[in-house]
Amino acid sequence: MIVIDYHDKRPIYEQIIDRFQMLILNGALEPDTQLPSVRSLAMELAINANTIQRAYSELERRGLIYSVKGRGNFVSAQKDVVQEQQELLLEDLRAQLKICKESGIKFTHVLDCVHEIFQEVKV
Amino acid sequence: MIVIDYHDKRPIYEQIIDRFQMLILNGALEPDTQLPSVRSLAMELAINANTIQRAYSELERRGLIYSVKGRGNFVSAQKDVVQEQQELLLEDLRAQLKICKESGIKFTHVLDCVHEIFQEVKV
DNA sequence: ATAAGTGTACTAATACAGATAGTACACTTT
DNA sequence: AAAGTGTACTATCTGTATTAGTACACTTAT
Repeated sequence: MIVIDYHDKRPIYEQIIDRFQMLILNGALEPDTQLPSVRSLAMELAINANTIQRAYSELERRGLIYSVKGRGNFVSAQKDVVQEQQELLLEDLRAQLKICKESGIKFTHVLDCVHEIFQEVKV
Repeated sequence: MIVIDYHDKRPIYEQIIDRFQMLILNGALEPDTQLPSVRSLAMELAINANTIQRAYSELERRGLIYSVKGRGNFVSAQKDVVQEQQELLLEDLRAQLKICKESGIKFTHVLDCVHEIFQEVKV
């Protein structure tokens, strides 16, 4: 479910955050699903438990999961939270689009990218 | 021409790189235009000359500028280099688009963003 | 020829963030 | 009672960003 890419320059805890967020936002992890425990996931990934703890804390701060002492971490029952996080992702997309535009990239080239990724066939 | 944003978490040299690259890619800085000297720009921005040097080195590595000992740094006379760097920016865009897609964001929402940034009116 | 301005290459030192390691405590489940 | 869970805390190591200072080679202008 979770894989660490050591060629990725981003910190490990950030990779874990992003991966779980993705699984929650697209519905792969349904509300109240239990996440792997801090210690077991740390063991599985061969990293320190504090790193997992840090990732889970951030996911909880975003309202994507909730934690119960002694029991574990679980996916939140949300809806507005999902929309809120998706809107943040769209903000990042807008930033990148601005960079492309200000770097003289043509509108059509950007549009081609969008269609390429979303595999929508232009008729 | 160059402004440092200390609220930006990215390193200073990276901000300088991106800013100059943008000016070169969109044609604001024409080929053979002389860039500010390492020392003068460092003085102007109140930062260390090595930081400017690092930024210029990276820009030269990308083929966007060339340097002449004792004279200064100048914008490259290129064309394929510009396309190459723009393609790298489009790669970043694709990555962000994938994140959006895999996070369950609808195609139409993404398309709205693109039109919003590029101000192309949908008829 | 000299001085000033330029790029370039080092080394040393500081500061901060990411990550590890270890410990301890409170809680829940079995 | 034992095992598994979250949580909090401190200490330490490492890499990177940045500053600071120095030195050298080159070009331009005087």
